[in-house]
Amino acid sequence: MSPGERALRADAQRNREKVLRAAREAFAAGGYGVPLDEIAALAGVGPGTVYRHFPSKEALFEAVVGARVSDLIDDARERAAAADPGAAFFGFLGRMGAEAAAKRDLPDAISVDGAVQEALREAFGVLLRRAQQAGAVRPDVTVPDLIVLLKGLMGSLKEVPPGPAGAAQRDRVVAVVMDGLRQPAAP
Amino acid sequence: MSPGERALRADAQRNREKVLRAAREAFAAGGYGVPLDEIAALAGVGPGTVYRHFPSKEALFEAVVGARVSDLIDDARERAAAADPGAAFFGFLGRMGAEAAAKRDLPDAISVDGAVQEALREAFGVLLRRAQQAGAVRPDVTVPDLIVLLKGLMGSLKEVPPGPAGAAQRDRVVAVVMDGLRQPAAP
DNA sequence: CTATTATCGGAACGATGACTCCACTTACAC
DNA sequence: GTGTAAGTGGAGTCATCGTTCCGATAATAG
Repeated sequence: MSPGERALRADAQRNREKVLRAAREAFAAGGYGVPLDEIAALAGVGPGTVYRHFPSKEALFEAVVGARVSDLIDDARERAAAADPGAAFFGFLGRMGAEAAAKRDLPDAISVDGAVQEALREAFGVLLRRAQQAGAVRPDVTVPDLIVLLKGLMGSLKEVPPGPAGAAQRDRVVAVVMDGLRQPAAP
Repeated sequence: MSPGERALRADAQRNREKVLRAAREAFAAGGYGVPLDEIAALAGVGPGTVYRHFPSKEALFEAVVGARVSDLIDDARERAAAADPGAAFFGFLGRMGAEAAAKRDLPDAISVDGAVQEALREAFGVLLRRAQQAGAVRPDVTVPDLIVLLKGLMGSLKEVPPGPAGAAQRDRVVAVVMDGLRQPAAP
């Protein structure tokens, strides 16, 4: 524990975790838009309790989504160490697509600017640069381009219905974007 | 005039057009999200007056955006009649991208389902089928795929800053998606 | 000019949702 | 056990927005 902060009371600790669990679930299912009162109800606490632990809804969102994005970034670093830069880049993109299909909060997470987005941007930078140097990705795209592309792609992926038909459609749409990112053959 | 509807009073007619002009401007600048009161203020009328002419905000939006989409559809039909199906398809896509960059209401218009979306879907269907038969577009994509792709693309294009840097970024992003839609060389 | 009635403006309503306040409860130190 | 301060919950506040209501206004017919 840091010396500046006294330890949390046992029940407070428990509630904090109930809130985080509920928020994780609710944000994943409905994105940033879910009402905070709903999260509180799902956690079995009052809204006031949520605010005792997080100063704002946005802070709660960042706390929830920060963990998920950290995982993604670890994944990106791992892939970056692998042999084939092209496979690393596109593999990571595929992971993001799959993630976005399952959890509705990821697109909103990318849109919020803050430490989260900065970290993701950097992780993408490494992957992209290496893939471009290896000739696997067209050289003109930049990291901001990728962010724009992903924001849009993941935003609309949110609305593809679940089930096998939806999954097939998702795969096609992701494939289109990926192919567009590859080095184009000279016309 | 239809026999069932008596003629509008002169001032009412004038106000109706003021509202439409203001709505066109406001929706284009801010998308569907702009408050109706703001539109009314911009038109120089009260909110009540807006509701005298349109039963709901959504109806007003459809009235405004219907005209724009009609233009797009005419364009699509024209292009469909041209010689080169591939050029027709990608030219239309480019037009939509340019349109979306300038007017923020187009992405919202695609998202609203109704007659507008149906018409656009059909126009796209013709263009897409011909381009696929000509081998200019990969054969696996469907019209719903295109809609998803465009929704996302236009949605994030909304947030690209204006100015030459933004325009260049827009062009790159659109180029990526277009290239992804082309017939891929056999691996 | 006057009566009629469509139209107008904007205050008011109802819903929603983030956030605050405070009387009550309860964990923990002693 | 008891005192006390941390913690709680949920009613209440404030702001936003779509929508409705109605007394005032003014266009039009006769």
